[in-house]
Amino acid sequence: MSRIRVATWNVNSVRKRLKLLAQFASEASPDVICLQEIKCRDAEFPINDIKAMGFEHVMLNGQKGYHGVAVLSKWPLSGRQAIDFIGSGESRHLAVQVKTDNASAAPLLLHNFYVPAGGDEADPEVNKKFRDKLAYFEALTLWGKKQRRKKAARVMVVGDLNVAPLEQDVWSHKKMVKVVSHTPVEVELFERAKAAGGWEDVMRRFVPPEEKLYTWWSYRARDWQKANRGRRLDHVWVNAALAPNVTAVSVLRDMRGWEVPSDHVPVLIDLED
DNA sequence: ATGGTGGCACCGCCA
Repeated sequence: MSRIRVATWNVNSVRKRLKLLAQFASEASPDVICLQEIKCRDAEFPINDIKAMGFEHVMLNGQKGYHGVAVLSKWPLSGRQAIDFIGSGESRHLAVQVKTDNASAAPLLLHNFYVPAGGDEADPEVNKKFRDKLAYFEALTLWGKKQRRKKAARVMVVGDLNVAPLEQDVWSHKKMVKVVSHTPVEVELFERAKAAGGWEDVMRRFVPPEEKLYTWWSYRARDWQKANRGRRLDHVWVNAALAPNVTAVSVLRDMRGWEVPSDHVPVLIDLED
């Protein structure tokens, strides 16, 4: 039995964030980091810098300039899988199995997602990006139904899902209800996908839904902290087999104020393995 | 009511 700490973070260019990543790794000591928006091809990934931070095991699903996801780990990784859920050709998913030192524990599977942001116009008729986003959640619903049958494995879904589902996941429900990320149609599909997989929204086990909780603050504010117009776009879902192992979840809000920040901050998940 | 910033592309696209 040992403790394992998993992190999920939309890094908004891994190459621009190397110093911040090193500082984060040193201060929070995650064993596994799921990154989104690495914004580079696999061949451009700064693998040596990452290894120097203590992450010997790296799996990538990169893409030139946009999107791209990666998993960095101190434990060996296997079972790499990268699904193109809507056939867009974009790198938005990467699944791995983490081989910890507890040989008798059920397999630990991580699914790292970067869901399409959806553009500005919340109308699938005129906005293809929004249409793609809705299609992505439809695909996650079908996929979730199959995942639900895998009762033997401990499964975690993490990443930037680009939806703030609850009223307290946005700074103003009233002002945000027509803004992409918090519209009823997105929230409905998000909740349907979550229910289909039988996933628990484990962030909200530790911070009740009545309390504000954000993981993202726009770059476009004069003072992000003062305005505090955040959204909870990053999520951690666990299946029933993994749920009892989760001992803590926390959002590293302070990192939004570090030098050269991402607009997202990491979420940490502590597990008893 | 509008535009505000940031990253990568390569001088527009995406968030």
